[in-house]
Amino acid sequence: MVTNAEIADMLEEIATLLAFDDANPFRVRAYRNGARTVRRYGKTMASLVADEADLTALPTIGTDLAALIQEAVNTGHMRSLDALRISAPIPSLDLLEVEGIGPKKARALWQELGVSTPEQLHRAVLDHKVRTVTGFGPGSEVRLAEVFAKQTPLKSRRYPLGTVTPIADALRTYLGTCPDISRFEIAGSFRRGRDTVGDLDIVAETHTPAAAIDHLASWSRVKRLVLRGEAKATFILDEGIQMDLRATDTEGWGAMLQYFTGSKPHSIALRVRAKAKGLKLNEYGVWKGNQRVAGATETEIYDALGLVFIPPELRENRGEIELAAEDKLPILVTRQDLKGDLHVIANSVRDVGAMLKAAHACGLSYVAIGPRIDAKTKRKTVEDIFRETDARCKDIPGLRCFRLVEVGLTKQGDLDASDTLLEDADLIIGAVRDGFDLTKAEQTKRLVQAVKHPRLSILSHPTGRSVGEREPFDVDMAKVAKAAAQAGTALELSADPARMDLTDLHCHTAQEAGAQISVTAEAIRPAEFERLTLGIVQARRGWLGPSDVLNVRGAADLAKTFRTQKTNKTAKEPVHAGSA
DNA sequence: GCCGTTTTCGGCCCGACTGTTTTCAGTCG
Ligand SMILES: Nc1nc2c(ncn2[C@H]2C[C@H](O)[C@@H](COP(=O)(O)OP(=O)(O)OP(=O)(O)O)O2)c(=O)[nH]1
Ligand SMILES: [Mg+2]
Ligand SMILES: [Mg+2]
Repeated sequence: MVTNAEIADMLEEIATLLAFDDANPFRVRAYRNGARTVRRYGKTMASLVADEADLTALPTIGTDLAALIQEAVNTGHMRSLDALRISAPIPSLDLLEVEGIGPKKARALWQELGVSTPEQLHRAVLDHKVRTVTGFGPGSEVRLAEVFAKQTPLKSRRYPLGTVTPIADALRTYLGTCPDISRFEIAGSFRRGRDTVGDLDIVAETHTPAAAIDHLASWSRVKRLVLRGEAKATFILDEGIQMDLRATDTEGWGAMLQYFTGSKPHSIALRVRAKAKGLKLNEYGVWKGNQRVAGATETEIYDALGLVFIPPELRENRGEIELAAEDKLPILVTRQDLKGDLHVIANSVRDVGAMLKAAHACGLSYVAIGPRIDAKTKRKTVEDIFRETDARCKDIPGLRCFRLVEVGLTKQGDLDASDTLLEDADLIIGAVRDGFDLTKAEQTKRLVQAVKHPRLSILSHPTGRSVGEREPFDVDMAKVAKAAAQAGTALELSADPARMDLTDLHCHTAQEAGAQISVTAEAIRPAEFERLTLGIVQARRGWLGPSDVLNVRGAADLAKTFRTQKTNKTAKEPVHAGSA
């Protein structure tokens, strides 16, 4: 079955190949926009086609793209893409991944040097052959030599938030020491809360842009200065991550922050809207003629366009602008709304005390804490952890503790543990730990079965994601979420930066199906409660409000839910545990 | 190729930096 990502890749490739033919650039963009829509759509194109849904109802999809999507779903490929590949002026698109190489230069390199891969280009640079090629010269050859010598990342390279956050923290500390910079913000996809980022985009307020750029250039972690001008600079950090800087004055701070936060489609939509109002929006402000009518704050910018402030997490041009015009944006959940964390790991009695203290110190008023269990786990281990939990919890006034066990799932969707280990738990979390390669139908059946289990309170890692290693597997999330909503089982969003599932998109799907989401740090060490904020940001990207999140509710309320599941449901339905 | 708070045709966001350019194309944010 062809996935949305695969269809998006095909449309993207058509766009790239059309760009070589000097096609109408707006036509190229139409394919890119279509690719983006398909990639970030909550339902699969395959399911839409199966339901005979009207694909042209999707934004940026018209009759042509709809036909291509349909063809891809039905046949697995697009004939017009195959044709474009055959007639393509270059044999490979790999060169386009090199910084500074676009369609024109890639074509010239192939036609005049027979170079079509980054490795061949590197060789040609070392042999000083590139300077003779049309559009190149001695200067650009030196630049390319630098690109290869300093191992500049490929353009499509992205980094998990977990690897970027420590760098961002160090950067904030460093920028804080700069006398020339009075205010700064990390913008771009980082500020929008994406779980992977392509680079770090910095807005810095300064009277002296050159001094600010100098200061950043002399940061110990800067490996290479890619470019610098009067208004901006680009650097490569030691880790290979790119960092873009835009300097601004106080009057234009809000406009620059809006521009650099994006997203690009969001900004383009704002600019179109400005135009329709007889205004112009750029990174310096909102303009009426040559008069600046807004610029100092983002709120001012949005207001000038007839919009209420839009939280960065929503700025993806997915309907937020239309809602902002009506002042009908959803109220999003915040970190302060969270009253507890329902998935705290303690695999031995030693861990319990410190974890409870840390949770309490983070302002949480309850936790569910306990071990991850499997076939080897002894009953005594679980009992000891529960006893320790009860004892330690009494010492912390204002903290309530639920006894938790996390169990794996069988491929059929039963709990993969013996009943005796589960007996004393207040709540049971079922975690998808394996079976990642099941077909979509099998996986959907498995998870629907799991959420219906009378003793299961939360389904953890519902898409098996491992950031940078394993993409979320294909599953009919709408169906799983609907079953979860009916059964009163929550789906989990783990803020472990290595996991980050549910994704923002799946959160939205789950919300629409009426399911509750449990946002957890999935902490196994005391310091890890801090990452709850990452989970909240992702939940906000999924448009979740306080009422969508399970652990916004109070402990007493939840205790009832858990107990109900334990008594009533087990009384009515057989327990499926231990049938692996 | 897509689309409509003037539009079903004629637009489509706007600007910075670099190198080779002899007036601006290419690439990128
Ligand atoms: N108006 C406008 N703004 C752009 C354009 N390209 C980029 N930007 C703005 C919006 C982006 O969010 C911001 C930073 O650019 P990036 O390429 O770093 O993108 P972003 O951070 O959104 O995603 P990333 O994770 O870095 O790939 O600059 C453009 O073509 N037009
Ligand atoms: Mg970025
Ligand atoms: Mg950037």
